Amino acid sequence: MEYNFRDTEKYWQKYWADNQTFRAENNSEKPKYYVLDMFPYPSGAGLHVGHPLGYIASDIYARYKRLNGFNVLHPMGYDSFGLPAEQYAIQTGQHPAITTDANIKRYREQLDKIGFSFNWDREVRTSDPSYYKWTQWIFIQLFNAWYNPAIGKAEHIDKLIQKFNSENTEHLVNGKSKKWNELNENEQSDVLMNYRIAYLGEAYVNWCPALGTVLANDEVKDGVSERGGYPVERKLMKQWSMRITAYADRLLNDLETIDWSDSIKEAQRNWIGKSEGASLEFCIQNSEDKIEVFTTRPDTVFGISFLTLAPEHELAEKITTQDKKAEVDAYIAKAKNRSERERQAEVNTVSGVFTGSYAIHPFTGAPVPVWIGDYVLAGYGTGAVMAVPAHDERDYRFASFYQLPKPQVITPDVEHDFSKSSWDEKQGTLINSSFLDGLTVKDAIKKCIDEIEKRKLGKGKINYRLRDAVFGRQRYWGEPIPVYYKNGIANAIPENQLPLHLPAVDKFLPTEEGEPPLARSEKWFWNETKQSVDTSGYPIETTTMPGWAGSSWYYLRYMDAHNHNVFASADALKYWKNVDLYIGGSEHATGHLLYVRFWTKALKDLGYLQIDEPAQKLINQGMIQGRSSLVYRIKNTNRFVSYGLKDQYETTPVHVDVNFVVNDELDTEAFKAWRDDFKTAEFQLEGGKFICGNEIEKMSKSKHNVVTPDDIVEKYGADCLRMYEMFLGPLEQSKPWNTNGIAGVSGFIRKLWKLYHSNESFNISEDEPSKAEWKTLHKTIKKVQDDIEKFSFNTSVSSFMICVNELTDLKCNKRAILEPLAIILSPYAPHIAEELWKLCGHNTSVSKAQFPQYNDAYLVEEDFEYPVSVNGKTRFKINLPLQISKEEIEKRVLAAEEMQKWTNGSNPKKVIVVPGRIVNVVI
RNA sequence: GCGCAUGUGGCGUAAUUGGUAGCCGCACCAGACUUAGGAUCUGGCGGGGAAACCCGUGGGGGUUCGAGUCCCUCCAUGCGCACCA
Repeated sequence: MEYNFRDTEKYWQKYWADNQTFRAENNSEKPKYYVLDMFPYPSGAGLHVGHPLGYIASDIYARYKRLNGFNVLHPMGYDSFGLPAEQYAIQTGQHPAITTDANIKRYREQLDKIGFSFNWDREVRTSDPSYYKWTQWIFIQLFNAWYNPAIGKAEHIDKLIQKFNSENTEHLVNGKSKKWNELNENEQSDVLMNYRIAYLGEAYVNWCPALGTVLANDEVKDGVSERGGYPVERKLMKQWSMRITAYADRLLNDLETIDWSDSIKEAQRNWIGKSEGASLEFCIQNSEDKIEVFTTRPDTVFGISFLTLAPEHELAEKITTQDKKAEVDAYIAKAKNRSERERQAEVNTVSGVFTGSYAIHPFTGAPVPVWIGDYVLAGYGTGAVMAVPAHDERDYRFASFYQLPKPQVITPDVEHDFSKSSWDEKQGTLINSSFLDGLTVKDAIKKCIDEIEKRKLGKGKINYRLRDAVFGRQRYWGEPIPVYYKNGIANAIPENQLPLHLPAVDKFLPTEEGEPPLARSEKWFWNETKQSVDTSGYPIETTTMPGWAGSSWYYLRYMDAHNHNVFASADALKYWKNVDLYIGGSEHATGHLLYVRFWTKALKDLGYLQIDEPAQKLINQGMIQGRSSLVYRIKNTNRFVSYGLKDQYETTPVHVDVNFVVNDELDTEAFKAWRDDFKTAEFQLEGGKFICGNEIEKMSKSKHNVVTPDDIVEKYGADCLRMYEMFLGPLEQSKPWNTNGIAGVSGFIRKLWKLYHSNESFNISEDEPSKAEWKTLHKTIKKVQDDIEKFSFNTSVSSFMICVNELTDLKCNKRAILEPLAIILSPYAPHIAEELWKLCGHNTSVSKAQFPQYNDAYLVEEDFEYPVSVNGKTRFKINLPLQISKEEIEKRVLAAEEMQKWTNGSNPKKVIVVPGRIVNVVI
């Protein structure tokens, strides 16, 4: 009886769904375990074999944990707001909700075929109003919160207002200092915006004209948008933002408490970019203004040659002298107009202009020329630097170009030619530096900060590269920001009126005035009397939230997905705590994974959570690349030559659909039928075959190398797909997909089935297994258990193969062996495991069984075949009992016949005996 | 430029964590059964050599009785950051 995977898999998938086999309970005596996958954006292209890789791994782990008595939360959902559905809507007029639903349906079908043990009753969709209601609610909590540095956490904004009221604090409003109770309502609101965690602020943002929206820093790669690859410009805009910078230090420090890969942690540290130094103020000659600079090298303060301001610096135009005005204006205008990409491309070209003004050196009183240069970034530090050309490469380049002096203040311990380059190392001895002379760099930094603080010229300071995250998008398909403007003051929509539904619009495009699509709705005003959206009243915010809003807290919603009163009940939050195992791609290193940590911390500060981190352990699965097949066409003909012959002709490679190729051999008939222009194709074979070339590249439609899980499941079954995906290699490694190898796993499944069958029917024996059979089973249990716990899924697949090979050789059909085998296999190949379990006579799911305990007693050996090395090289083997002493082993090895050839009768210098391992004889 | 990974047969990989390098598969070769084989089974399969043996984990060096594994150095590939003062 051949194994019929099609019917069997269908049967068990239905059984699991009907019986809610994998339902997780919020009230359970069992210990909890939370296994989460990064939920997908449901794109129109559907899943290819790369997508389920992480889901299969997490599913194996979830099933394994269930077998070990855990109450496992293993949910799935959809990150269903996003740009592609909206771009499609713009082109077709189709509402994004419709395309999104269709895509989700397709995803669900594809996922269901693979046999995942997801808790589908907890599914979430970020675009569902019952979900985004709570995304909006969280936004309001963050809007009503500020970060109190005194207690190192966020608290309600009322506490800050109280403080302002009681202390009647001074605030800088429109350049003037005023007392809190002298401020009008608008001014107070403006002041509070400087503190709120979700705030409306003016900042330089990444504006993408092609997408018609702003982008967060992590959505911009190499000066172009990550989605679509459109150019991005810098633009000063008033935008909703998230004060993630307030959490910079905690985001950095808490990395040490979580079990994430070094590369992700390193990427986050990099992105946060903490640097310690000092701020220093410079007075300007003939001006009341002061320039504040940030430096990590206060020790080089006596080496200052000039100051440089970013072109966007607020004083850049102000301090420019009359005679320089034209030149400076032109320079600033040019610098501002350059796109992000141009700016990055020109990193090594120096450009700048002198303002004509001089600052005063805070220690020496000497005049210091003030320049403007675009090598100084407006967004970092204060947008102004003290230039020390002798000890900073960038200043050195600038000084060389404009022939400015480069005073040296450090003598390096090694030879260094200052006429060729700067000495940037934090190493050497200070010279020409007044009170710092003779100190090492390290000591001088400390001493100088002390001195700066003592003289009140500035203070020690820590700066971060991390920017606040822009939170508004000028797009339709996202969560509406629940804010309306009453006389220009931002007010949150009352929480009990949420969700604020996305309004209907006629087109998904900006208005003629350039307002976001939401402004097209005539019914987009807040009526305070009616407490609802209306055609008149106070205007509602028209930008929507970015893609990362919904994904920054979805792991919490799964805990209590249908709660109408809170985002998740306190009980559910208390029981599930945080994610124990989180699996997803490393492309979210600095985006999602920072935001979700940030929101977790903020919600904790505000008293809603007990946890500091969303996920204790994180694994990044590798990318599965495509393996493209290529055929070679002789130039200007319709004649194709086999791979081995291509160098004899002038050919152009053509991508061919990988579905026409088996073991690199092309099905020429299928190829001819593929496209009209290949109908008349001729082939030059080698050895009677037409062989294709191949290339490893990204899996994509245009390369015709996409393999879908559906096709594999159809042909080989879900269990086979699951095992083969794991068999490909270590989970975290990127590797190419090659359907060829699947025959091995497919054969394994057939062989497994045969173990339980003889004479065409199910047949297992109740006899006591032999020693060898017990050994095979227990060695496999041990190995598979170790492997799963190390997330080394590829190696357990190979242990299963070894196990089945050995049991086949032993002709084993004993129940005592085959039943436990079905259990340990069930996380990997759940369908066939269920079927075999049922055939063994059980009427409950194998997922309710217990993972068998391995017994070392079965693994004990009496003898061991010792490899004997001579001078470190293995020369022969000798079988010895394991319980004999080291001395006895040495004696018997030296007496062995094969040994004489190497010792030549003389005594060896040394003999190393590692019992149970190896013997090494040194001659 | 800085940081993080990775480098083992024709290919995907494995190696008890310092102890027999190449497990398990794919591909390939030979054989059996068969009208047939993209089915199944048996055997072979790192390179050189009749063999004895020699060489071999990106290159070079080191530590060690013993190194794919540890240390130093260089090279290559991939990813991330990048004028961050």
